[in-house]
Amino acid sequence: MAKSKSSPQAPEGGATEQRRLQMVDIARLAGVSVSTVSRALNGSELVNAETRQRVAELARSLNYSINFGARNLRLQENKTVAVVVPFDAKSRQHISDPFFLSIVGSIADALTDRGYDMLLSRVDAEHLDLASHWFDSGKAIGVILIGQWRHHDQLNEMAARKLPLVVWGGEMPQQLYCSVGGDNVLGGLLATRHLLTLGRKRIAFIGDAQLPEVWLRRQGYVQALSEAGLQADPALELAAPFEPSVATAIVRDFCVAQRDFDAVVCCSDVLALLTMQALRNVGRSVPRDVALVGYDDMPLAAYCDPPLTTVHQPVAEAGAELVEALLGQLRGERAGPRTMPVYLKLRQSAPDVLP
Amino acid sequence: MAKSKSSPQAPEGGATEQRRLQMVDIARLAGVSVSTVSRALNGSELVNAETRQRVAELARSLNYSINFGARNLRLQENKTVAVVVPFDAKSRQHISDPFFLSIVGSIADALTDRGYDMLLSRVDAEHLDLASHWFDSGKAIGVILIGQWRHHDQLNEMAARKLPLVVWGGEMPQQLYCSVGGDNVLGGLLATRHLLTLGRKRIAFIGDAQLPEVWLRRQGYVQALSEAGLQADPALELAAPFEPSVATAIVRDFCVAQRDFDAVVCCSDVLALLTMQALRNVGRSVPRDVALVGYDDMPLAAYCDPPLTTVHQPVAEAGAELVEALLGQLRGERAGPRTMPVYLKLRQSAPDVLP
DNA sequence: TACTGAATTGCAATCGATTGCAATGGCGAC
DNA sequence: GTCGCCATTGCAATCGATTGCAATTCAGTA
Repeated sequence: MAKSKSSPQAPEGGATEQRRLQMVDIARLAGVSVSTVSRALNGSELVNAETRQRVAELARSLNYSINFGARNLRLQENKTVAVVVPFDAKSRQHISDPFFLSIVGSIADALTDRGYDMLLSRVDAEHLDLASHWFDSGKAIGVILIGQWRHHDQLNEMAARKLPLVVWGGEMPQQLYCSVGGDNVLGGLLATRHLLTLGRKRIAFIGDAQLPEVWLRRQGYVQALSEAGLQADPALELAAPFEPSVATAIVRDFCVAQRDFDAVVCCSDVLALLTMQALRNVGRSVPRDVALVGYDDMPLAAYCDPPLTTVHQPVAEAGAELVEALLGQLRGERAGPRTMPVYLKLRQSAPDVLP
Repeated sequence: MAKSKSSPQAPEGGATEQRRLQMVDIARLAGVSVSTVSRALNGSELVNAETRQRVAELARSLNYSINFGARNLRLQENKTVAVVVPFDAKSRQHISDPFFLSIVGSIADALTDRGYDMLLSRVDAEHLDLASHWFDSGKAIGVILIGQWRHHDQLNEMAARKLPLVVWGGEMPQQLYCSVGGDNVLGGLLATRHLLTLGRKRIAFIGDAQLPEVWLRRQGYVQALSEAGLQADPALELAAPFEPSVATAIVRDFCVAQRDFDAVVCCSDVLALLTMQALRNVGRSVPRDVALVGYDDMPLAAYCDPPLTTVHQPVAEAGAELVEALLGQLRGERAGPRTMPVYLKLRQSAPDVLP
């Protein structure tokens, strides 16, 4: 304790340690009370217009900025939202899929636009419920979670505890929490239908169907197949995670062992790139031998060779949608899950007409 | 005002609005004073071991978690670091380069490991000095800025104002602030030397030399050329920004207009991908007609066709290094700029031996 | 001159924690 | 029996802001 408060406007010779300017300093310099400064800076009608002006100018000239910690404590108010990205603790891999990072960027934009701050952190994908910590400790007014991963149950529990929560992901049966996501069934459907119209019949599906989003995409896949009178062949389904360092070997082995397919639906653009490379390694050409559709439509999808036909996800809009859903919840609205449209972006890996 | 504080352990029939549990509640339930609860939860030796245990268990069973706002206010302490990503306000493009997003992820890891929180935000690349807001307002104890962009001067000013600041980027002459970055001169040197050993003599350089990092890489480029008795040809230098949406047309036009080169050094992997595509479009093959080296070594570099030879940047270590530099500064250490090693990752776009 | 009311301004309580210091109570020693 | 010491515990001030209410000033009016 007993820290010597050197007056900040007259920094002493020795220590240059600058105590941050506070209201009491402005008050002293302006010759008024702290109350008046507070009111002046908040534009209250209660203070004389001339005084208000003078205080405001003094504060600006001194580069004063308010202590938000104190303000929030007093006002019981907080404009911080926690954005939590799950990571795989077992493989000790951090999320590197550009899609998740893009979503984070999009949320950052949306929050900034609305005057909120964003607290970014990660959480073990097996313990999504730890994300509630940010709310419990008062550091954030709500939580946005990127992806459902394998723990739908934990998310339901969190929602039941009345944690303000929005999750990027698909809408599942028996879901208590608010999710926002692309239309995954439609995405799987569009991708698969397109490959079918190209005349392909043996269509592989790459992605971990334990994840809700992938599970939904697979439904679209199955539906498209059945529309064409076909059945899903388990031998053509590959459970590969999104993480490239883990998926690489899995995809490579699959392409070596399994050659009885002429098209692939991949559940991310990164998986699609991996698959293209694996196919090249076994001497199969895209799209001639194998037509290929990715998912997400990341910028890189346009710049690989051949450019990727892929399901476009509304990343730019996603941030705003997630944030609105959370703020709506905080206003007391009962926000149901939201599903956003997706469309197929045609490029060369599965072109409109085969060459 | 005058909000009726319903006691939280006995939620009333009507509103389920749960007031957050606070120390005074624990105190009442445990039959002790708030002071004792505070000390108990902080493991102070001053409270009876049995009391301490009882209070701790009560708090845990009630799922109490402390209000950090109040705690920080009292302790004058804050464990939040602002991470700021500049964006281009003119083109209204947000940062989408995977490299910057990876760095953010890496910093998030490093901060979490050390028990710090991360406030993520963006700032107009023309007004980097606005990033000081996070410190001035007390929301963060320091700022990590991703990239220097064109405003070395603003950064110097910020450092002069004693803002705790660390910047990812290159070390420039007359630099007052603390930077952490890869060895850009070495990177440019290694990339160019390698292309020279392949026998290439007309080596293009793609990247915006107004950016300090690119400027340094260009120095390495020039140095390697002069080692080989060559001079940089301005006609082979292309000032392309990192943002793919802007760079695409620039690179395409260059590859159409300029055919008198047999190798390229690109200042990011994304630029390298763009360049590969532009070269394909004009019928030139990589690496046969044009050997190509990228920069960053993002995961996607390994999965394109041909896989990218590129300068590996130490992303995983970068986060820890940036955070340590900032914390060091806060401890009062005079931290100079740090330069981290880079190396050339050989792949097929500029292989060890030409096929 | 005394009173009324409006316009300003300041005092002091408050937000939820931490902590120096005082108060309490039990115990052994003289 | 009294004193003093130690182990616990609680009181109250504090962090930097906000705001209800009281206090002050001053002009206008009776």
